[in-house]
Amino acid sequence: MNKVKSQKQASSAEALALADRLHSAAIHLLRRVRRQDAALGEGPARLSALSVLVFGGAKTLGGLASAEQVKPPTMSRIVAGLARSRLAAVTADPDDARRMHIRATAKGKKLLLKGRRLRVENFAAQLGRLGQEDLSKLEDGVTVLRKVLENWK
Amino acid sequence: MNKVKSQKQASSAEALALADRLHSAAIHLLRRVRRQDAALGEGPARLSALSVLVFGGAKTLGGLASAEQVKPPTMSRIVAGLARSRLAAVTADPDDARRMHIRATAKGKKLLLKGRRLRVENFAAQLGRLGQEDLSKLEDGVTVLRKVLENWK
DNA sequence: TAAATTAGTTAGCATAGCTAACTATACTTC
DNA sequence: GAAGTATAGTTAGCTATGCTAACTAATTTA
Repeated sequence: MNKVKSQKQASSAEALALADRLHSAAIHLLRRVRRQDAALGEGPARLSALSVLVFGGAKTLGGLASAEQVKPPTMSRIVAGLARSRLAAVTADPDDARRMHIRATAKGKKLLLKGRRLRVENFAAQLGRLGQEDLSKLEDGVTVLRKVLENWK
Repeated sequence: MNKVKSQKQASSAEALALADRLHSAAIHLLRRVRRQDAALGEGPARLSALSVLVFGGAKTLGGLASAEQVKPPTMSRIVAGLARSRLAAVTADPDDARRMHIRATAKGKKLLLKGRRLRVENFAAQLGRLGQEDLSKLEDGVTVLRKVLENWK
């Protein structure tokens, strides 16, 4: 093995193993969190979309679909569900009748904050058991991950 | 603010924000990865279960359900799908006729390795664009996350 | 104004999660 | 050893979420 030459190659093998572990961890994390979220009466896709609306402001359906990386028909149904539960409100765009404005309602904001509260009592409580050092490592790791996701074309 | 007294309290607030960001990152990561996995012709739940069988050896249905944190009926259907595609083989337990032994077939192992190969060409390629420093941060973060998931009662 | 593009919906399919209720086997207790 | 209990999985039926193909309606472009 050529240690010098493998400088770049090593990252690739490293990246493969890391991708595996990260993928698996993400799957299992979401399965855990889903249980708490179930208490809110809405599924993960709706809560995620609602979160975009609450923290990112009003969006069109297409904008929301692209922010959430799903296809328009999928987002169409998610929005319909949010609207039915009065968590989001849909209004027409005055300039372009094809477009819709989707925004979180007060009820939607409230529900999302309740979800955060529930989550802190569960998932975040697990994190709270970590030492400062581990917490920092996790912080740094998430920051890197978010950067990767942003730059992913 | 009392810096000393807030040692524990600070982690809680920090943990809430971190939990949010981690949750969101996990959702979006899985949506990205799902696209590559779609090329394999099997969904994420099946691939995840198959991965447990390949890397963890044969399991009973209940063991697999508990490893994957889903209920038995859900795993029952996942295993049925894997068996139908000949990715897993199911045999009876000679000592207890209620139990089943589920193991990955050669085809299943091959598919999983193909999945890894596809993944490295996509997700891991994104990671490969990171510098060594970011890569290490991500490594450390994932290690901490896995520890959290393991200790989650 | 006709054609092309864009925004969103509808229909229909598959996967994946759940609970409730069931079958079949194994274990316990009298 | 028969009766009752516990355990392993399945079946049925619901909801949610993902997709593609094909559609309607509105806007833009040629």
